[in-house]
Amino acid sequence: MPVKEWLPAIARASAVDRKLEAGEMLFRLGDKAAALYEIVAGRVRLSRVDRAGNEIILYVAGAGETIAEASLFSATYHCDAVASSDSLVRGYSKSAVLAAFEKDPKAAQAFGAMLARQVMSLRTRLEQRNIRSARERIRHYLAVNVGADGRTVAPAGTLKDVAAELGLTHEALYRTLAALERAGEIKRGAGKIVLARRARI
Amino acid sequence: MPVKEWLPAIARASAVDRKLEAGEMLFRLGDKAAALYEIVAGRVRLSRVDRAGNEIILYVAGAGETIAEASLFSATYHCDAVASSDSLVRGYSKSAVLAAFEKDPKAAQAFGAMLARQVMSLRTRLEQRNIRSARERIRHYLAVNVGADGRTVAPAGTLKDVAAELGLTHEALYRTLAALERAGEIKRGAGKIVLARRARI
DNA sequence: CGGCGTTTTGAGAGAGCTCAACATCGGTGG
DNA sequence: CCACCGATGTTGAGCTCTCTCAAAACGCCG
Repeated sequence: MPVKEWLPAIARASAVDRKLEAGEMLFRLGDKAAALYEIVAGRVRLSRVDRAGNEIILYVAGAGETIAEASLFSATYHCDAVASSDSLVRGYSKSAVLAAFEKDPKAAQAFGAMLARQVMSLRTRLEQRNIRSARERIRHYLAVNVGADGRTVAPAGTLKDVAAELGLTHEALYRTLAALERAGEIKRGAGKIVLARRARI
Repeated sequence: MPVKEWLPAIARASAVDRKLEAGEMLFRLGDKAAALYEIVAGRVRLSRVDRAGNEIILYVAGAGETIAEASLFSATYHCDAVASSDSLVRGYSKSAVLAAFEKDPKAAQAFGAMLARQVMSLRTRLEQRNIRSARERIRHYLAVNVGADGRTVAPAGTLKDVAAELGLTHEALYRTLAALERAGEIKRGAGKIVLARRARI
């Protein structure tokens, strides 16, 4: 959900871009929460360090994602943010965002709607991971992500990205897609997968 | 996150309890979105039916969870909700909730904060599922869920519930916990797990 | 053309799942 | 008070499936 769709222009005007080299820290646990960030390019991981000194990864955000939304409601950050690769992030000042929400309740509502949709989507992805079989997991993914025609799935990135989202190795995904195609369940085209119309089980 | 902590009393006054028998529908895709629901007891699954007639499960909500938050921002429901077991749900009228938010911006903010925290928590659980090894997954779970003392983990439900949250069979969880205890990494007590203080890797 | 990332297929091993049996605990009722 | 019952907790053994490691074809871009 692009920032543009839920954050009013007046708050987007506060945007500050920042380049991060791999390993560079964006913010630390305990720092004053000053902004939320959109990952423009690269990857940023959110983590905490346990008392034994191990880094516990809470999430790895990729391009297009937003992190530290909760910082709007907290005085300090609750984890570290470190660039996992060379990255470009765009920070939106917390005060500017909150001011925009105060001035324009519609904007606050759009923010709430974005979060609610994200909760839904994350819950679905979590449910997907409860499916152990690669074949069933992929079927679930296809069923959830069909387009308006109910038969075509057009993944955003590469199949490797899809494999990562599914929590499968890319080999397992390729193999299983090939098997599904052999079985006549799907057909594959350039950057898309078309489901065959037929019931199962 | 209990409803009480983010929904003002005036909106909670609109609550309507409803008993559902296993298999009974709470709402259907396309129905007018009239309320969001708290699961008081039992389990309710959110699902969609694909054109082949298969039920695609989007999420299974248990006691204490809230569903259909996004219905606040939508005219209709976007999936079906069916009781998976005999259940008790509490519906909060959408109009009452929205009215409360309009009257009291603090309440709207609390709602946003709750959603943002939930996104965080779901992202972490998703990240956890990227860890394939049962042992490492459990270590991650323990590290993320330590209490204030940094050493004690007190799961809410049974170990079977923990296994479900971790996406492991309960056998795998029992075995691995036993192995961790043998290895001296943890100690187990009544309803709690205590981490030994020591670095690893 | 050369290099890099994606896509694809192969073979083998290991980890967790499945099925099974049993122990334990809390509650229920005779 | 004890027997019974269901759910949780625990351990064993085998097997399947995915992961891992490897190699190669393919497509794209400089």
